[in-house]
Amino acid sequence: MSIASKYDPTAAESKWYDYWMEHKLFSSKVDHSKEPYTIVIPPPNVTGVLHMGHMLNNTIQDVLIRRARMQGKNACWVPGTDHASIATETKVVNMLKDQGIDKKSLTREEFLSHAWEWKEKYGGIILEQLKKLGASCDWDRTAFTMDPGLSKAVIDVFVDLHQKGKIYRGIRMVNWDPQGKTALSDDEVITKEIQSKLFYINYKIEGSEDQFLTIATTRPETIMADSAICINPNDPRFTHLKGKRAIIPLINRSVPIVEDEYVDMEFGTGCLKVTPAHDINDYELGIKHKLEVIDILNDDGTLNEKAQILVGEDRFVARKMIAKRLKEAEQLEKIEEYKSNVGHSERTDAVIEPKLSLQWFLKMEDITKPALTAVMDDVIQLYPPKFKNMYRAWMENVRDWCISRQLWWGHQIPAYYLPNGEYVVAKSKDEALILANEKFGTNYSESDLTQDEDVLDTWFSSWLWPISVFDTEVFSTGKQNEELQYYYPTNDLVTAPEILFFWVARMIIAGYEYTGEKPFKNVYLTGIVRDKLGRKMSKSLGNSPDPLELIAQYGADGVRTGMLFSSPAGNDLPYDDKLVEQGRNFANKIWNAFRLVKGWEIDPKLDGSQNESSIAWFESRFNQALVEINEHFEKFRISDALMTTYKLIWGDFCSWYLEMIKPEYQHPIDQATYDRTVQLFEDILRILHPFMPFISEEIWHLIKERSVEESLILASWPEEKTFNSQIIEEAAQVFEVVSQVRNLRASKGMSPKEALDLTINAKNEALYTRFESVLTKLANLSSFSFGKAVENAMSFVVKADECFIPAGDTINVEEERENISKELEYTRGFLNSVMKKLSNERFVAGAPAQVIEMERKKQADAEAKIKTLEESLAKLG
RNA sequence: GGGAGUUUAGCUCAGCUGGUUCAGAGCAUCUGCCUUACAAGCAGAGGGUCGGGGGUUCGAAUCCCUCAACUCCCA
Repeated sequence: MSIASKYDPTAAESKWYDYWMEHKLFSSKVDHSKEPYTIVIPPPNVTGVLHMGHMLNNTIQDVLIRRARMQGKNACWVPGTDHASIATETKVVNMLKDQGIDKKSLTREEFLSHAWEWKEKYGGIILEQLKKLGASCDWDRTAFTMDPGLSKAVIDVFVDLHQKGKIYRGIRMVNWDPQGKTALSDDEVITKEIQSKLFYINYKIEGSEDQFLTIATTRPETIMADSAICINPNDPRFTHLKGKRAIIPLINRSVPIVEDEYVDMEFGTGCLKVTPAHDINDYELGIKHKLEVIDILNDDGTLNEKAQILVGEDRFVARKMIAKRLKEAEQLEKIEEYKSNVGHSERTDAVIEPKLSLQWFLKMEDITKPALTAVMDDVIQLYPPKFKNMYRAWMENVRDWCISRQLWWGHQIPAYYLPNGEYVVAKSKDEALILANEKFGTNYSESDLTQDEDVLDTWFSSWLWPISVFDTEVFSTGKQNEELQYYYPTNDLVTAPEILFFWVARMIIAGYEYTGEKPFKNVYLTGIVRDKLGRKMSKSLGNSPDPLELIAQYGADGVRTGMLFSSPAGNDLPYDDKLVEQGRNFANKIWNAFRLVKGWEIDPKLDGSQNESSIAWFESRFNQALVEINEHFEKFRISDALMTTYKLIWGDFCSWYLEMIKPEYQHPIDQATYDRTVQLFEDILRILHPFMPFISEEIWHLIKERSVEESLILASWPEEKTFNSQIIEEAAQVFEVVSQVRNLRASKGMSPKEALDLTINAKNEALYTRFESVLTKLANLSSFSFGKAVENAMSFVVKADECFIPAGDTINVEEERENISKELEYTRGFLNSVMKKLSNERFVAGAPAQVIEMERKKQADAEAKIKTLEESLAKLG
């Protein structure tokens, strides 16, 4: 059989993914004889496309789930998508706009039918993409946050929390997106530094003709909404203004001058205009000083009648015009360039307008308490733990959650308004009608009820995700079904730190509220994938590679490992094509190791005893590495687990082990060595599988024909066996001799093909004897012997063993002497520092016995080495 | 303005409660090799006052103080 020297992932990847799917190997069913291991996917936006962040995130989840599956657990990875109300609605609105349809011209039902159509068309794309990555989700469980069951759960929860008195309606200053015409949570607002202008405006002091005060503002168009001027009571410049009133320019309305230490005396002129309707800080000042609230803006950002002037103009147009009019009225002192931080809508990029509006809120104060405790007490572990502090800070200062959104796509709020101005909250219109008539003793009919137009915040459905994917009834019945009892709490959650608060924290809250249990044990927070310049990868910057193209080019295995090479938990991943290239090369390396082994002919008559120590060494090395790998996994150090695996395979297995046992070209190998090598290869494939599922499964089946049940995906994770660390150390010493011989050749410009004689003055000859055949082969020796000294030879020292290679005529005595002298000098210096420590009484008294013992050993080793070196030097004459 | 974090080789990062193999890994770089598993490779080599300064200690990359730079979160 001839096998290509370059591994081609394309065919193997689709073949094995189909195979796993066809035989339902990702499927998980309740099975009480097995320990469940559960991950729920952070549901990507239903109409989203795969980006690099998803790739990293889902690779980690797949690694965890595949390893758990191999450990014999009932591994269940639940996939699904999020309806993502704002993002999806924006996309649908834009799509309709492209078709010449204005959302405003549609009824809610018409719009929603367009939205569903869109969802059906594009909704599955991202999940299909995940399959290309190798994600071993139980696809039969695919859920969507607007599935009937999950939607019912959302409504049940709203009604329940309302009944518990935790949901209320209130006027609040919200972040208003005048373009999307919706309120946004603080987290959906992106602050950008904007070059803007600071306008210095003169306000007349009431009752005087020539006295002015000057305020500095970036928003002159809001002066018509001013309800006061505020000064700092400690500001000596303005004592004369206390108790007076000022006149708003252009509209000539009089407002009080109030005092508050909130005013920064350093900023602007030290006078602040107070506009409670259009600034959050001013709003709070307004409450404190009982000021009038004058809202001069319409929902779309244009000025209304209360502005008195420029009615109907857009806020930004109005800004320019006001400035112009102020100038004409000679009340504009000056304009300065100014950099300010302005909130923008994450979705529409419109400048956020602080706006007072009637919204639905969830009281957070009590409901968050168990969620805070759980993380603080490590009932739920965050990886890396540094996020605990952030979590606490947020949970302790949490504000009530504004859960209403002025959108259509999502779960419509189950509140029904009545003709008498009251409202009721109920799971359906029928129930609402009964409730209303009971409550108010009325006799309304269905047509009298109007449901709230708004929908719920997307997170108000996804906070139920770890529960609702298993059980949609528990929210109303309080009784957990079998699935929920078995799979919940889930084990690990893998997500981005940016949604720690609006998703992770809220899932914990909902978990305790509705199951009395945590939703997951561990939260692994990935980093943000950035480009080489450190910028976040984003569509708008166009700096993100297309994940599917990457997979096509480097293979899913290559991309998976590439992403994991450099992404410890919580650290950003500076993406570079070099990484996936390294991943691809790794796959190719493994492929070629397989080609080598597969190509060997077996001669049953051959004796393989010379390979026994090599096999014993690698077995020990493997188990040593396995312990490390398991430890890394337990601590969620996925990159480290991969790196240990990588080095074990590339370095120990390929560079050393295979070279050690490799028969000469076109010579056969003995049966015993071959069999053990194949077994070792299989062990390697097992630990490789979570990282590189495709190539490992491919080779697994090429090694020999296997049934479905014998597939690698279902194979067992290797058991940790005790290992012999002595043989590992001894081999390391032999390897060091090999390296030194190679180094000597290289530095003397000799060909690697030139065989050399080696004599070692060894303290422990058995060590070398054990690996003699290896030493001879890898260092390319023509002879190997033990002996005290060799005349006219080049030498080097490994540990305290001196090694000699006769140099014939080529020896350069001067050079040799210099080399040895250098090493001697260094070793003497080293010994000196050790002696210094040991002769320090306080060190000997203070340090633990173990440390002192170690220093003594260093001393002995150094002394032996110095002796050897001195002898060699003497021999050179 | 408040809070958190980071700073170790050219790059990305390990270094747990101060003391072995403590200055490491991978990548990149340099040198020599197309040695029939692999040039997507092999062999070898170089490279860091552990951000600056001060302190605690017999001993500090590790603990404390201070300064600096960067990042993030909240306002």
